[in-house]
Amino acid sequence: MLSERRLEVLRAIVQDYVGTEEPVGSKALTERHNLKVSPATVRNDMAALEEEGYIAQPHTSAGRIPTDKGYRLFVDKLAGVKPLSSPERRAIQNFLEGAVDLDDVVGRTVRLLAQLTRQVAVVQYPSLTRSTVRHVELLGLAPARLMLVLITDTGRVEQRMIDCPAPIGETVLADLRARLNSRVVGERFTEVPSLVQDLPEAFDADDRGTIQTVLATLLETLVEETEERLMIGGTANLTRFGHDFPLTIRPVLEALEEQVVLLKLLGEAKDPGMTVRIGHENQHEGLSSTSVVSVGYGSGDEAVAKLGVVGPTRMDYPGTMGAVRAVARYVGQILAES
Amino acid sequence: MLSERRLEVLRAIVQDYVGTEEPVGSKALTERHNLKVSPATVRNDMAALEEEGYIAQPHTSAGRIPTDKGYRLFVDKLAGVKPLSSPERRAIQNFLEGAVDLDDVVGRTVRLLAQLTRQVAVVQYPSLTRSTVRHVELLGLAPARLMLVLITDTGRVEQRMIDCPAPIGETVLADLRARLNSRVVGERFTEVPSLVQDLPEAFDADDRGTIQTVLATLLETLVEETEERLMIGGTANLTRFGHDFPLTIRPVLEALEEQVVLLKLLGEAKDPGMTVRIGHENQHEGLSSTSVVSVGYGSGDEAVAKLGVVGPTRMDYPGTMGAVRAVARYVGQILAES
DNA sequence: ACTTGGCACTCCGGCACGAAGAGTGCCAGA
DNA sequence: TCTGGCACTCTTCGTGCCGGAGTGCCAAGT
Repeated sequence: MLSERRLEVLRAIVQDYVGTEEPVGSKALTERHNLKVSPATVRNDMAALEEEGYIAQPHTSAGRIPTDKGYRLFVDKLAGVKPLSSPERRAIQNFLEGAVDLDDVVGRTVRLLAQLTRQVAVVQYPSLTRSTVRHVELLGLAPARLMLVLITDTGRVEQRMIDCPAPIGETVLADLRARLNSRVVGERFTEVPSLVQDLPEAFDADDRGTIQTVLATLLETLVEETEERLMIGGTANLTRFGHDFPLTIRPVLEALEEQVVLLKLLGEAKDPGMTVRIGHENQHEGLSSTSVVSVGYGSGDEAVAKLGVVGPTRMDYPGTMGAVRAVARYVGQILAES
Repeated sequence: MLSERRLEVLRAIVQDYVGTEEPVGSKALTERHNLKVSPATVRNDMAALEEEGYIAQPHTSAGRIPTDKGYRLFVDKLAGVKPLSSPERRAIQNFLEGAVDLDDVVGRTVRLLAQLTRQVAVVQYPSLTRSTVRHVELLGLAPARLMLVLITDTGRVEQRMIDCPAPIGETVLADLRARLNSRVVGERFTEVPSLVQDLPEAFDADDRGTIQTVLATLLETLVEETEERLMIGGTANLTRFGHDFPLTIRPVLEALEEQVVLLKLLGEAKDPGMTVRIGHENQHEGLSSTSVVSVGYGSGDEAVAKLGVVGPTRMDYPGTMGAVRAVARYVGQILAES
């Protein structure tokens, strides 16, 4: 077990390194933080911390830098979440309240988060797995051609064209529309399949083929919509990554272009609260020198999607976590209002 | 006027510099291209070209590199558009044909273009200014709440909620829907306002308020939709920009995040055919060391939107232009089919 | 009037060398 | 267990030097 002071030394190292981006030595530490011990003592502590794998030296006789394990300990035990100042909070709220539709909310959120954290922001569109159906509409565009429109409680609208196997009458269509809505409105997506399963039985055999097609399309839309989309922003902040950085930035940009990777990244974080993935804790190889801070957000009590930032492992964790948490909270509010 | 051989020298310089990224000297030139003159002669030509501002030296007694003006001449007079190989063409077609909807078409196009040119690709969604209305639908969701759905011939669907000043009957709604469609279907967006102007007169005074609201929303949707969206990809290719590049890449990433900038960039190119903007020809400051190759594409004879790539001024113009043109052509075909 | 070879000059890039600085490990003493 | 001191290690700069590549110009050749 590490003594209290050693933890304090680790904290100081992390803080200094985050600030200066340079390996930090024993002397500088005792000066900048008022540890009440001499450099020599700190050196002993550092040796112990290095032994345990919390810090490392880039080369012999250089200062120490935290390892992934060191950051992990820092985040778990040594650092809190730094709350935002109230002007910041007000700015967030004002900025988000100007949004006119869902796309706009997500767009503003991603810009806000990027600006606040000065890192790359990733915002997932509200997922539909937890969403409910607000309305289903069927339109006859032509005798054997329908349009299906699905409206969700998160404000998203999806539409699909349907080519029917046989023409369908207006009255039948109206009947179908009414029955469909009475069954599924207000229900969760996951419930819909079982709720509409026996619907064709209420209709003439002639129309069943068409109705099957319509239902199939509806279910398909629900499934497809669950494949979440996301928006990213603030990639210009990658240039602040490090001095070496063509090599660093490249794989990150590549990873960011692959939505699949990002979705997995956000999705893997099982904790309903905030999750911090540090360096190699990220599965994706290109992100092994980055950390991901993510959190769920939602309109009600449940999270409907996630948002987060991607930055260098050497980041200001308390500040970033504070910003991420605050933004998530306000976005949730905005979504609940609309 | 520059002699034939001097133009040849300029072409050789551009080609070599694009290949090697290093200033090119007289000796190397005579070796790699079989100019039938000695290095000394080439030196004289180079001095003349430099005098005219087509090439420059980074420092005294280094090789020459082309200036923006030099690239301009190269593109205008010295280089053609390099057609793609037929395997490439086939690959493009196959890749694009797999697309299932408009988003997918644009997404695939952007990835394709980025891969083909190894640069940053920008694809504008098909614009609606030239588009026509395929269908307008009105749904009564609640007594005083409607949904307007607009379907365009490019396959885009937009919807808006409408809160009516007064409840509206089903029959009136059906009447409105029918009249609206008979007037605007097949018409261009720009024509719609004048076509629906006198529509309220055909209805009872009680309903006119609501109908005005509906029409206003429709027109608003048309206008808003004309604000084009776009998709970008291949930002990881920015890492191949140059050795210096934190300074180069930063403003480019920033510019790419501002859709407004990009839209202006694409929009400014008035030429219906291919446009090449070289270095400082771009208005935006951050892009002064990049070139933009853009071209319109469309489903029929008319361009409905643009696509292009952003890369270093030192790029393979013939190849890039060939790829951009080919992709635009195939996307046009795909759009026409759907 | 061009073209060519020769020559002197310039400048960048790489390398070795040395000095300075920062940091470490370890040891002996408090 | 902490502290001060000391020797050692490594990186980082700055300097000086050299080779190579390229230029400009001039005088001679076609």
